Amino acid sequence: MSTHTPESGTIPSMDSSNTRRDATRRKLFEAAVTLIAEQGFSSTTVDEIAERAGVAKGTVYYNFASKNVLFEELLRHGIELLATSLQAAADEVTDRGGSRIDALDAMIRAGLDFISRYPALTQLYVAELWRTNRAWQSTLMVVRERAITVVENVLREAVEQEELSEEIDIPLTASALFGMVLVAALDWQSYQPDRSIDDVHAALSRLLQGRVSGRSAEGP
Amino acid sequence: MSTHTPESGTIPSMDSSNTRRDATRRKLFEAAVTLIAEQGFSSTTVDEIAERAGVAKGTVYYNFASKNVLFEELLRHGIELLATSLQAAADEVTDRGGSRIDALDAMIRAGLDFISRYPALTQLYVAELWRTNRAWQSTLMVVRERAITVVENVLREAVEQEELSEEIDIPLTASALFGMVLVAALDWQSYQPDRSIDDVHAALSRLLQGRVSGRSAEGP
DNA sequence: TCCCTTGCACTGACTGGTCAGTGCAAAAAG
DNA sequence: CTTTTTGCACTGACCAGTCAGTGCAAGGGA
Repeated sequence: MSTHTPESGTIPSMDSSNTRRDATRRKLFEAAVTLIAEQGFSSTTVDEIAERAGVAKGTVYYNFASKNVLFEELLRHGIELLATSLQAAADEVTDRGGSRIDALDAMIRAGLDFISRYPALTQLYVAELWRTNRAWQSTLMVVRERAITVVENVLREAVEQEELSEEIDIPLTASALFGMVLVAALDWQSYQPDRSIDDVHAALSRLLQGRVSGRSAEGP
Repeated sequence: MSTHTPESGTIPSMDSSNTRRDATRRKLFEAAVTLIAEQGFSSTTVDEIAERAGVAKGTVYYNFASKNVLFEELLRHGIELLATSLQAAADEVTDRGGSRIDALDAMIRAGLDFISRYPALTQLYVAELWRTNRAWQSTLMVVRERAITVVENVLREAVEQEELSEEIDIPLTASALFGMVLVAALDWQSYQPDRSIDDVHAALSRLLQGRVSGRSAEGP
């Protein structure tokens, strides 16, 4: 059991000392993440963010140096959460002797959990992650690295344990897995929100485990 | 052999009567697609687009009713190209008696080709496709539908031909495949642009065909 | 041959509005 | 008393969209 509390379900708490200031910052994060996910960074105004957070505009600038800085901190904060959650899922499986393949499967589940819990945050990453020439480009590089590395590590261990062929291309496979879960989950949220997470997870597992092509399940 | 000419390699020609006006519109598309991919829609100004296209601002409004309309036409134009190219790849394989699995593989290749030829266009779709509350939402729904349907059809035929398990979830698998190719390709372009397309294609094929997990090649 | 007209495509200065960020005095909170 | 928040007026840069006017090629009349 981890120590983090889910709070309101929109954006999680920080390392969370309980000062008044932190509460304000959290409210601002919550407001910003949904607005920016919907409208994009540039068409979201600071006045809107302040209003949705129930705070005066001056307060935004008392807490963050600029709109850009607010956004960067949001990005960093969010990715830390995802990486931690993926890592925890993988560790939990391997610690009790599960295979690396099982760990991968657990990470897929953790990814789906994350996306369904913080859809706005996810949309926001997708929208920004492959852009170039933006102020927070370098922040995003770090952020991406942090998440992908977790997946790559498990893949690498799996190859070492001979659970996976040593022919696989680790970085590329990690990206592909990431994309598979990401896009499937976003489509799920946008177009079939009624389906259960187990359902979606099962479909992705099947695809990954190669039970899709070849009808191999019918063999003896 | 199709009749379309690749033009400059940034954005393809339309059905293209060769009037002066069409040439201008094409220049504007080219300029807009790269700028918007880099900076996003809202932070790209009409002045920038005009300048990069080498025309006056008024010309933009002579050719398009508004900045929004310019963008919508860009989206529609681009997706038509992708859908056509995927369909052509699939047809080409099945017409000469290849399996549906081979057709899927050909579509992956076509997807990679497309993304490497029009990276800016691709970035732009990714950034906008899962946003809500935007002016061109309905356009995007249509656009998405158009591309995903092509993949779903091949999957459905594959199930009918008993090349794929009837247990698979067709819409979700289509999304997942789409995402796999998309994210892998974007990462390839952004972070390892030197790798050959064959290399990337091979890695994705391996993942899809289930040759990744289980080391099945070693079995007795 | 020259001049005038017509209409299409394009031009770029200008307008009206928007928005990030500031400054400050006074009120809450702790 | 210090830290944080409020409310609000203000500035200056920036930007979508407008519009009166230019350039130019084709036609037609004399």
